[in-house]
Amino acid sequence: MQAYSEILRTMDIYREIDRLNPRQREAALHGEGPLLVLAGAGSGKTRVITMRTAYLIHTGVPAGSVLAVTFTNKAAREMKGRVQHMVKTGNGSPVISTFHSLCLRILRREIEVLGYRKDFTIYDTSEQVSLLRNILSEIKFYDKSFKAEALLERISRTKNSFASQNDDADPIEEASAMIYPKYLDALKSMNALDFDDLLLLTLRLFREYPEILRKYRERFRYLMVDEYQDTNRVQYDFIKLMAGERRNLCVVGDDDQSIYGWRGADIGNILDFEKDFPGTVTVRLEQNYRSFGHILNAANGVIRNNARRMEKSLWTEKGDGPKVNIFKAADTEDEAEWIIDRVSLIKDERNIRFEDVAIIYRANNFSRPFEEALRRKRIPYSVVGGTSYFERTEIKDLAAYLKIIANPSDGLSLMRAANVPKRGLGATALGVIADFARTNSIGLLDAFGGASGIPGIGKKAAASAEKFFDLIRHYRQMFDSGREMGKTLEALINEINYRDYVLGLYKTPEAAFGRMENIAGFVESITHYESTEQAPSLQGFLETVALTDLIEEEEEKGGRGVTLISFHSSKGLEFPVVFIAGTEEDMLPHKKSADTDEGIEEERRLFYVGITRAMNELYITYAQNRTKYGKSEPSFPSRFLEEIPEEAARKLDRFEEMDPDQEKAYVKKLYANLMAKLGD
DNA sequence: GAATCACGCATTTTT
DNA sequence: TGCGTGATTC
Repeated sequence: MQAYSEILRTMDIYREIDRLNPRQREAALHGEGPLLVLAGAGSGKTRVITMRTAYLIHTGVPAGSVLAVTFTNKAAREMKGRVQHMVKTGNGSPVISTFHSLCLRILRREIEVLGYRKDFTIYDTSEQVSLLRNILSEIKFYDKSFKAEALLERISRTKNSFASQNDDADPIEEASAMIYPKYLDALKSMNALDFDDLLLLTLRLFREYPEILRKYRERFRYLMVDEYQDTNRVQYDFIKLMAGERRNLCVVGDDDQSIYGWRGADIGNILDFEKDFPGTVTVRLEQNYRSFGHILNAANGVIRNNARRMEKSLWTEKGDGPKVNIFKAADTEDEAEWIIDRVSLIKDERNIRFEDVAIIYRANNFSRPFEEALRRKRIPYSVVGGTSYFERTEIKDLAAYLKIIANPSDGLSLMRAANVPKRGLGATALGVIADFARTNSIGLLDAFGGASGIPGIGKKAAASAEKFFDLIRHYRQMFDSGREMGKTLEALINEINYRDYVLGLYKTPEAAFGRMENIAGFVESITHYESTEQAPSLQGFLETVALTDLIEEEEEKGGRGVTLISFHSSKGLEFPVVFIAGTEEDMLPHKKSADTDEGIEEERRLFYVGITRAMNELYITYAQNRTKYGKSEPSFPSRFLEEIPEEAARKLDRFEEMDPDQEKAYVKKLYANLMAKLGD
């Protein structure tokens, strides 16, 4: 029985390999040594990585010695799903993981040699910001021209690129040089790591402890890295170390889609790969399975103008298809209305769903005119992106409790939890406790425990602090011993009257409804976690919270209607019909990126990414006047528009180039819309 | 501690 | 223009 299914799988593999195109096959069958797969947009790269993994294992490589690293959970999930189909599980399975969770796993095992405890906490961006704010106010850094976010960006860049701290006399630079060490100390003392630390400390571990590095090199003999063009300096060093002498390293990526330079991604990593790893086999995946020819010609024509890139050119067997449509709108509203009219027109004519349509723009605040127009026409839509989701106060509050329970050194979470709900511990009392803890070098939580012995603290506050200490200690035991984390969390929520507290924050119970849902959702997610994990732990749950977006799944399911999305967020997605809006100078290229050639080239890549999202139809629009900050100003077509080959595009006017039937339908539609508007 | 106001700022965001 | 922040006020 088992043998039979194995034969089937074997056949599956060969059948699948047979279905690859020659380039894909070359990549999938590559054995030892460095391999660079330059995977153009829509060229089936995930298929290739999956096939290569399956094939390696098929040829006798132990599954567990294959490591594939991605940037996003989504990519890892997808790859896992596909590999599971191809590979017999049981003899271990390949490790497919994001950079961050891989490093986290390593650090959980090894971090003690670096002077951290294993129960370290992970701070997300908002916690990093709070920490920085605390530091700023502590050292009485009253220059309000320094925003914590700006500092954080600088600090993160320093961490990720090993940039030296004070090259120039830029004021942010100076502030950063001053605050950076304090920030590092604070993290360390709280036994906490930020996102960057996960990678950085793993790298340090490998550098300083060769025997640990050796262990992981032995463990992972075949490495694959997805989206290699997005790696930063730290990730590059990490990969290089892991690959070691063996150099069984396969990197997959597309330099033309490198759009995260501003976050530290170094396009040089992929451009110099062949130099860094002599003997590299380079495979170009240029056949595109997504778009029609004219769309690809437009994309090729644009990206050709970049100097720093690996030569390649997308092609298809699908035929030319319709030309790329370029439309000049009068102003911001006109653009939005024209696009939305077009959406309903196309929907009726082509029998497509709203889900098949995306509107892509440079900056998130561009979604607004489209949202308004869509609402007017009662067309369903969903906006992708924006960072606001992460900031759900209720989840942060409850997570702070869990964090201080899991890691008693986590002073930041302690301070947050101590105040929510209010329990008579104001800024003064907390300050006194914190000072006391610091001067006597005892833990902050312990200082809470002995609050009544602290000079200068009120009786009530002291009692409250000690009660809080007991609460944390109690739940630490509960979470430690008990299996039932969901119930324990529920008990905690009840004990601190958290729901009442949140209810009290809003005028009406209706207004608080969403908040209640968040709380319920959080409890549900911990329950779900403990029921799916083999060895659930509070720490493990907190990792999930930190490293994966809890909302991800509902969002994917809930995302209905027309998609409104930024260029950046659109990478990796595809839509039958794509509108690219606001193709104007100062927006694309954005004026803040237009000073340098590097900046311009990254903007051009953005445009390229946008164009290559389209499968069947692509519309590119620009407006002659754009409303910015309430004022309408003349706007000019983007320089990138001229780079689209003339044969691949056509200029579209409202009625021109439509056949009479279409025009009739269009007018009918306009009429219907007018009626709908009157009906409002 | 809550409500109010004035001010400044406004690109992109995988973990 | 419109939002979030920080200061001011009761």
